Amino acid sequence: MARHRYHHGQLREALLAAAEELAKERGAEGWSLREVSARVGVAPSAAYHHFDSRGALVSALAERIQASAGQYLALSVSRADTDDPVARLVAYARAYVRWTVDNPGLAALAFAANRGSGIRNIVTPHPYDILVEELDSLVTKGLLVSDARPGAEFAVWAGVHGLAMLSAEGMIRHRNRRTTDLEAERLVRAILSGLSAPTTPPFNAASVTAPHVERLAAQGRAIKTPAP
Amino acid sequence: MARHRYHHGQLREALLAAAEELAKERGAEGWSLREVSARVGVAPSAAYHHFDSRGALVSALAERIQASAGQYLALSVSRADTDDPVARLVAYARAYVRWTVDNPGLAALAFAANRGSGIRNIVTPHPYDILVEELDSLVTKGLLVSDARPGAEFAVWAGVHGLAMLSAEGMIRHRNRRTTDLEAERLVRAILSGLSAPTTPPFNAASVTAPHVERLAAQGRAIKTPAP
DNA sequence: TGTACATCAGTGAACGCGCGTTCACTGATGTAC
DNA sequence: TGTACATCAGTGAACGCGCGTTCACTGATGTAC
Repeated sequence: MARHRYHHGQLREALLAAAEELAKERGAEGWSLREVSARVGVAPSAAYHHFDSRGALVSALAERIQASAGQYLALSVSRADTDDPVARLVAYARAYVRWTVDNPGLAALAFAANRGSGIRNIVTPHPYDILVEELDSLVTKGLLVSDARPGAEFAVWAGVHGLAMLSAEGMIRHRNRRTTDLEAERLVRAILSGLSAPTTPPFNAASVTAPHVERLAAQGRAIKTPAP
Repeated sequence: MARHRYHHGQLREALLAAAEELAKERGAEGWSLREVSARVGVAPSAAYHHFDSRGALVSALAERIQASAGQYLALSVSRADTDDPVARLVAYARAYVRWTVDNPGLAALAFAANRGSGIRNIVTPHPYDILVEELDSLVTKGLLVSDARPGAEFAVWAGVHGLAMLSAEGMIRHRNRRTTDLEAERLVRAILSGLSAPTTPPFNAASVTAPHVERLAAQGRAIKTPAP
């Protein structure tokens, strides 16, 4: 048994996994570093060989959660039918809402961690980047008029994120997972077609930005350029 | 000076006000009952003549915040031009996003309190109820086809809530308050017209509900009936 | 109007607790020769 | 292959702290007569 060996060997990973469990059970707050180490079967002080402080552990956990959520999103989209590009966005919306509803505690932690600049590295794939890519390809394939493209990512992201949060917190209740999916689809399709409607005012470019893109750029890492 | 009198007289109210200040500064967590009473200038134990526990104070605070947010929303809508009913929904969206961006800490607390059933009484006016009312009047005035009405409140709420949260957390950044307003307007108009689009699947009635409506009914309080 | 007294809403000391963090330590591992 | 030793990754006791909550108390208020 790994926990009986004096040298654990994978303690950093084990601590993060235990912390993730606790965050899943209790949300962003309400658990301690001592509980995390107890769950791993290790002295609380051992954690300090791997993290500077409890805050550093939380930040690392937030990165870990964001990365796994991003991977789940990317995987869900990649599995969608490529013959119908709108279906890929629908898959995105479904996966986003499902993941949030299934992991409200993790979502709360990852979301809260965005606030204080606790997160050092922008995690890829970022939900925003996936969205940008799919919307671009929608224009390329003639399924979204290019006039409606600018700023579309913000509208879709807002809708999907809002549905996810309200559902996860129980402020919107769904009969079952299938109806959750349908609601996500209805919303994303409504927004997509609404963006091209004549009554929808044009997007004011440069008035709205996603800071994580700038931070990515500042780190000199790969940037997905939104359509001009 | 009120704080020097042995009998404060308005301590319950003063504690809630101080707690609201702290929540504004630090968010849902990260402040204590002892800090609240210290800010009021009173012994920590005094709070127990007015609240059963710290949790009870937090619940009362959440109700207070929800009520004031609801009043702000209702006021903003009532000030809008009644000749253009869509303008009332735009005013709703703007106010929702502005309030959340201006009060991210309070929003977090009120939102989190929804989770654990800490809140006893449903506070009126509830953001959902205002939305239902305005959407109904949109149909009445012929500005929304009645086929698109069912479930419209969930789509609009999701969009507005998502924009509000992403903006408040800094995941979407706006150049200034004016561009925030414009973005809220663009989103709500897009959703409204998108709901009537032929590519938008129909709402599956009874598959999605707002639990607060049921709780209101269970309490035998006034219910706003959504359009059938 | 004045006094006796019950009730209310404060005080302040004390409690036990779990927290994050530190420190001197030690057992296990891996490398040099 | 075997031994000496530096380094690494644990231990466990201890720290000071602020927390929520309790309790016996007391000063102020308001009511009865």
